[in-house]
Formats: sequence, C-alpha cells, structure tokens
Amino acid sequence: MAVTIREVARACGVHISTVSRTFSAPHLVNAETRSRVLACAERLGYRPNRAARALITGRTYNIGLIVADIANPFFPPLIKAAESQARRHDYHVFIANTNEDPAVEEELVHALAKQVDGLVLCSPRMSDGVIERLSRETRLVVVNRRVAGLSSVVMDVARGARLAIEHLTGLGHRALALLTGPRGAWTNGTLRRAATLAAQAANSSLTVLGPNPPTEAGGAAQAEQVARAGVTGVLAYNDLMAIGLIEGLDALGIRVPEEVSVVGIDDIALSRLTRPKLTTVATPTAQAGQIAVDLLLTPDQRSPVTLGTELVIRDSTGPAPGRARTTDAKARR
Amino acid sequence: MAVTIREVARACGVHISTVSRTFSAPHLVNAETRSRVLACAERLGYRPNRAARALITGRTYNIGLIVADIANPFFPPLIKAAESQARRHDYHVFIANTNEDPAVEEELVHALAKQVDGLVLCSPRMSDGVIERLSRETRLVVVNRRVAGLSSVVMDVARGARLAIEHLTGLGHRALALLTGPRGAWTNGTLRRAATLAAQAANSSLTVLGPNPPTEAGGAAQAEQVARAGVTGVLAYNDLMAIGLIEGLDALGIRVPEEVSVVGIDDIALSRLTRPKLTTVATPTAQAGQIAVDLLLTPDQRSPVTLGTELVIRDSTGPAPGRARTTDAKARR
DNA sequence: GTGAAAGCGCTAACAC
DNA sequence: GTGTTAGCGCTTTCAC
Repeated sequence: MAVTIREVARACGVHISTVSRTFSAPHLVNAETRSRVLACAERLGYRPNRAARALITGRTYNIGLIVADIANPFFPPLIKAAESQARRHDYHVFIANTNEDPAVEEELVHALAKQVDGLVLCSPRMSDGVIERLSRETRLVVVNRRVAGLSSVVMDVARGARLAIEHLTGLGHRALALLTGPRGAWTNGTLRRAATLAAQAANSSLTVLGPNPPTEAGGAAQAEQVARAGVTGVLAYNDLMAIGLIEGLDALGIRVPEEVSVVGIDDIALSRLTRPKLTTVATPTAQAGQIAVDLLLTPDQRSPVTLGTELVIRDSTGPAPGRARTTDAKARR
Repeated sequence: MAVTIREVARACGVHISTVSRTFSAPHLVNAETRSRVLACAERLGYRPNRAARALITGRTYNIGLIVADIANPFFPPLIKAAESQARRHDYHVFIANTNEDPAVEEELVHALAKQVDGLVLCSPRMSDGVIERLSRETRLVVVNRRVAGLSSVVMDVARGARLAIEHLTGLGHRALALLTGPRGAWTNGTLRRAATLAAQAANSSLTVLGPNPPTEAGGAAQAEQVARAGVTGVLAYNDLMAIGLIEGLDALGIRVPEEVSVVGIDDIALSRLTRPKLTTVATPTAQAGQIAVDLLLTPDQRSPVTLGTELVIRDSTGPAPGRARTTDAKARR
C-alpha cells in the first residue's frame, strides 16, 4: 500500500496528529515543524487519504454528475465545465449515465450518495416526488428542471421557444409543429406552453408531436408525420432531433428550408457543421455545469438560477413556401 | 448522517459483524438470519459505506478515467462505454479532464490514485518515463498508446493510415499531406510511418504538417499550408481536424472533394452529418472504453489489445483533379 | 504547540 | 454460525 501518515510521522520524529494538523489545520502547527513535516511528506510522496479523512469529517470532496446520455453532444460541454469547476474547489467528480432510465437514475443516487458531498442531476426523468425523497440522502442540484426546495439551474426555454416561434411566424409560417422530448423531460411542459402561446399570438396552428427520444433517430422518425401534418415550420426539442428531422425530410425529398423550416434547441457544436446549418436556440450549457457545481458547493446561493437563451439564425429556416423571397423575413423580427 | 451497520445490527438483534458478513460474505451467514438482516437493512435504507470498506479491504470499487478533452466528440462514446462496463462490475467512475496538459495529467494520477483501484489513461501526453513511474502508484491502463509493461488498448491506426493513403492514391492523388496531431500524441509516430510507407509504395509524395491541436481550429489553421503545398489529398490526425480543414479550404474557395480530397480518422458521429460527409478511418472507440475497463478489472488478460480499423468511404474524397471521373476510383482499391 | 487516546464505518481474524 | 476484538488512515477532542 501507499505511504501513510504514520510513516511520515516516524520519518519526521513527530506524532501523527502533528502530521495530520499540518495538512488539515496548518495554522495550528509551528511554522518550522510544519515545513519539516511538509518536506518529509514530499520526500516520501505522502498524500492524505481522502476516504479515511471523509470517514471522520463527513466531507468526501467528491461530487457526482448524473446525466441521461454521456454521448449526447449536449452533455459533454456541461460535464467538462462541471469537472473544471469542481476541481477548482479541489473536488473530484463521479460521472454516471442513466440511459434515460428513471429507475437507473434513482439507483445511482442511492449508490453514490455515501461517496459524495452532493449530486448534480442533469435533466432528470424521475418524478418530483422521487427526487424530493432522494434529496434526503444527499445534497441535490438539478439542471433543466425545477423542483420545490432544491437548488436548480434552468435554461430559459420558454423564452427560447417564443423566439423560435416568432422567428418562424415572422417568416410567414402559419402551420407549425413542435417535436417534444422524451416522456419525463421537465422542459416538455414549458416548451409546449410557450410555443402554444407564441403560435396563438401569431394566428398560427401548432401541432404537437411526441414524445420522442432526444436523438437524431427520434427526429428522423417524425419526418413522415411532419410531412403529413402539412406544416412548414418545426421547432424540435433539441438540435439532435432537429438534425434527424432534416435528414428524415431529406430522405422524403422534402427540402429544408425551402419547403420546411426547422429550428433546434441547444446550439450544440454540431449545429454549425451540418448542411443546412441549423437555426437554433442557444443555451449556455457550459455555464450551467459550472453554476450547478457552485450551487452544490456553496449552498448559500440563490436559486433557481435561470440562464438566458438566444436565437441563432442560420440556414435551416427560411420564408414560408409561396412567400416572396424579397420579404426580408430573415432579419430578426 | 446516514444509517450505519450498527443501527441495522441493533434493529435486528445481531452483532455488527453478522450484518457485515450478510453483505460481504453472505454464504457465511445462516440463511434465515441473512434474510432477517436484509429485511432490517432494507427497511432502514442501509447501504454499506464503500469508503469505510475500502479502508480495510484496499478495494475502492472506483476507477478513474482521464481524458484530454471531455468535449472532444471522440471521447464521449468511449467514456460512456467505460462507465457502463464499470458499473457492470459494480464500479463507479471518476472522470477528469486534462485539457491536453501533461502536467495536469500527472497531477490527476496522483490525486486520484488513493481513491481508485485503477486508472484508464486515454491518449496520454506524458512521456513513457513519467507513465511508468506513475504506474507504481496505481494500476494503469492506457488507451491509444503502448507503454512497456502496461496494459493497453490501441486502435490499429497503422492499418487505417495505410488504407486511407491507398484510397487516395487509388483515386489518382500523387501529392499528399498528413496533418499530425498534438505534440506528445503517441499515434503521431505510427501514423507518420504508416502513411509514409504507403505513399512511397504508390510513388506519391507526403508532406507532413504539424503538430496541430486535435480540433477543428487546428485543421482550419492548416488550410493555407495545404493549399500552398499543392497537395490534392490529405489525411488528418482525426475527424475534427479533417472537418476543420474542409471548412478552412472552403473559406479559401477550394472545393472538397473536387479539388482536394480529405480523409479523417475516428468516424465520430459528426462525420456522417457534415457536408460533404467525411471519408474516414473508423475506430471502435466504445469497444476501446469497454476493453480498457476489462483490462483494469481483470488483470490476467492479454495485452496490448489491438482493435481493428476500417476505411469508411463517404463524400470528402474523389478522383484527383484532371482525372476522368469515369475512372470508378471510388470502388475500394 | 504537541502528544495521547478515542473513534469514523467497516472487515477480518479468532474464539466459542 | 455468530460474537469479540483489533485496526484500516485519518481527525479531533483533551491534556500537558
């Protein structure tokens, strides 16, 4: 095994408690002794065992990050930012994948609870009741969801949806569709309400299609429905779904944006690289990851934190078919 | 704090060691007692504290995964597969990001060593010497690199490079370039040797351009060099760089594949979605993640493990300029 | 300012 | 088959 506090104490001719103090309460030890201990520790390659320390202090200096799908391009920037921020606080992070399964989610909270000082739940699919119950086991911060009594950071999808729908109606689209996300996704409701309102305000119809898996395949699978519904403008739950829809439409011989306009949500890196480049609602995911960690580690902060969203207009949206192209409808509002 | 073994023992009228055995060596305890203990534990919501257990057994049931850049689309599938496989073994995984910095890499190994039973190093940028030294602190498995004495899983990039170059020369390209990866990337050497050999075999020139950051920006930044070098076929260190190069070329008014053909490596999800769709060397990254974890947790396995690669021909490669299109050079070899 | 002793939650001999 | 005991590596009273 590795070098322990005892060996450092022996090598240095002091008691183990002095070594301990050198690391956990340096001000309590004589400056000279301290530097001697530090030197010995350095020489032996001693590192305090965090787990042993946690047994007494109750602080593990670990947090957990539970996400639906690590490989979904929405999450990596969030994970990266969370890990960076955690490490800035001298924390390490456990990562776990739920595969969109609420049961797995719940089990993971249980499994990790003892090893962490808190957990960040990204877009959890569990019910509020379950989340509240789980929050008695360990500190919880939720991302992209509001739960009474819990810290949370949410993207302003309502605003995003409104901007997206206004953009589409501004381009002359009157028959719109909304592709919702997976069952259990908290944003579905917000999205639906905001989109419905915005559509009504512009005398446009809104067909709601879903629930759908939050993936390309999920979007592609709705291409036929979209075509059949006769809509010309679509807002999708996320970029992946929007991109999948565009592909599905393409396979059906329907051109984007000439025949159908598509808007995504998230502004993942990918959206700039597809053809047509995706018009989408940008959400500050990296910031969300960072803030979630801050909320976890500095409990006194105000919450929920709402993060602004913006519409990024690219090439997947254009004037409604039959409308003169000269209508420079692409200019924002 | 949460419920401990002692409370379960009390509630159940047995000694704590019986409770302990119920969880860590169930066969040593009477079936009836066991189910009684299990019932009590269940009722109280008891979960063994892994950290306390690890203090004695020396097994943490944690592993760590250290990657250069979580947000680089190459890694998420690998991370996801590793986490799934780890959980299958009842392990949890720490994730950490090095930002391509070898010093951070080294520090992370130190920091995590005590909390894990082993670490997976993905594409480490440290020197072999450092890695070997670190391997005395905790079990190490390296991905995309060979280090004497360590378990490793590598993609057969030599084969991939050969296939890619042969594909290009088969299309009539005679002036080729290789965009290498970041300094310290182990695959650079392999790639360079294999590409050089394959180019020579086809009487083609190979200009080596690099080192480059393994990102879109890294690829885009080489567009001018590529144009100036007068090459018509390029193999890039990875897909991201290839995609960046294509964009950079596009900005210069150079069309892909009409004027320059570009091949990537990895086959990240993104490569199917860009326009033109990227011709690339597919590497089984998810499999690599899974196998790396297996190597870590079942030490008796043979290593290094080499994973096959295949050329996936899409739309970013075409006949060399001036060559008749009727030469059905796109057919493999 | 430093040492001694107790104990965090748990496992692993060793008795019985 | 179960209880007793010691102790994993560390922090934290409490003396001195």
